[in-house]
Amino acid sequence: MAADSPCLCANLRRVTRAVTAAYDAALQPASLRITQFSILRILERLGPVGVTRLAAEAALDRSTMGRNLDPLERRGLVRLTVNAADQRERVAALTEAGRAALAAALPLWRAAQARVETAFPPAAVADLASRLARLDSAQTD
Amino acid sequence: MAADSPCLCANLRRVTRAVTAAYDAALQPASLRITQFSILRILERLGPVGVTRLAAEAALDRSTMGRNLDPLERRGLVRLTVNAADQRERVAALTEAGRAALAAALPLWRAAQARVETAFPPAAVADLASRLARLDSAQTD
DNA sequence: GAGAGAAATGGGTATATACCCGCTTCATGG
DNA sequence: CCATGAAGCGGGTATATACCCATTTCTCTC
Repeated sequence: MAADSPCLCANLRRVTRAVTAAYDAALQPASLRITQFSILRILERLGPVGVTRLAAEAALDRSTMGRNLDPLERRGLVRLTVNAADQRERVAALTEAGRAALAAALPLWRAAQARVETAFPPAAVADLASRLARLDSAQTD
Repeated sequence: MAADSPCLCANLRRVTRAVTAAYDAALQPASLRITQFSILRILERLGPVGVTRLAAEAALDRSTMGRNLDPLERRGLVRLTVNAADQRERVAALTEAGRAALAAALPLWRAAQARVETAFPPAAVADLASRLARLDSAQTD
């Protein structure tokens, strides 16, 4: 019997840890992590939005998104308010400080992106992302 | 100016979350997560080994590995003992229960691996992993 | 053999992630 | 208008991850 192939998941996790560390290091002058930067970017794109929608947009669990918003709110980069028209919903929105942090981080992010792209072909990663749907159908089988 | 390309890191993290969830779900009957399974596998391969070496093998931070061993030790799958020849070192070793858990999980892992490989070409992921060294040199630049 | 420095680790802190459960609030059928 | 169910959310719990700092132990040099 052939040896088991190396664990695809372990490989992927290892790569992701390294890449995350590279982006986090690059963003450190802006006091942001790549996860936080990503959330701010989604907020910039969508405008004020409920936590559930925000989580769906990031493909994160709702409760994860709720918790990830905590440090951003604490630092005043995001404001969370109750939707007057539907008191169940908490709406997240960029503050001015949030926009400023995003602007400060953008060149740092671009540099990290460029550097990482020299090691990992962006097309290869984009291709993996495009196959996510396929994974879902395999799971439902 | 062209629109910024999608964040390579965000894409990678998203894929990794989904793949991790798939493996975790598959391993659930064995009450193991893919991270824990991976550690047990390394221990099986290396035999008793210090935490620092174990962390290096998994490309994890030392303190992360120390904490990841906690649930495994609590469940009796791994035993941690002080190295008599060097009292600084704590040696991690598979227990019989650990070997049994690994054996029970192996077919579940194989099934997950096979399923995920239908969505993500293993060669593509292996290729990413093989480029990790290149990322390191880019960082040191 | 004693002191300087290195190595192994743990603990504190912070974030990231997801599950389940329960609470509040809304919408809808009768 | 009220009961029922659905939707949005927070909190509890557990794991995963990494940084920094302190402590213990070892090693090596003089």
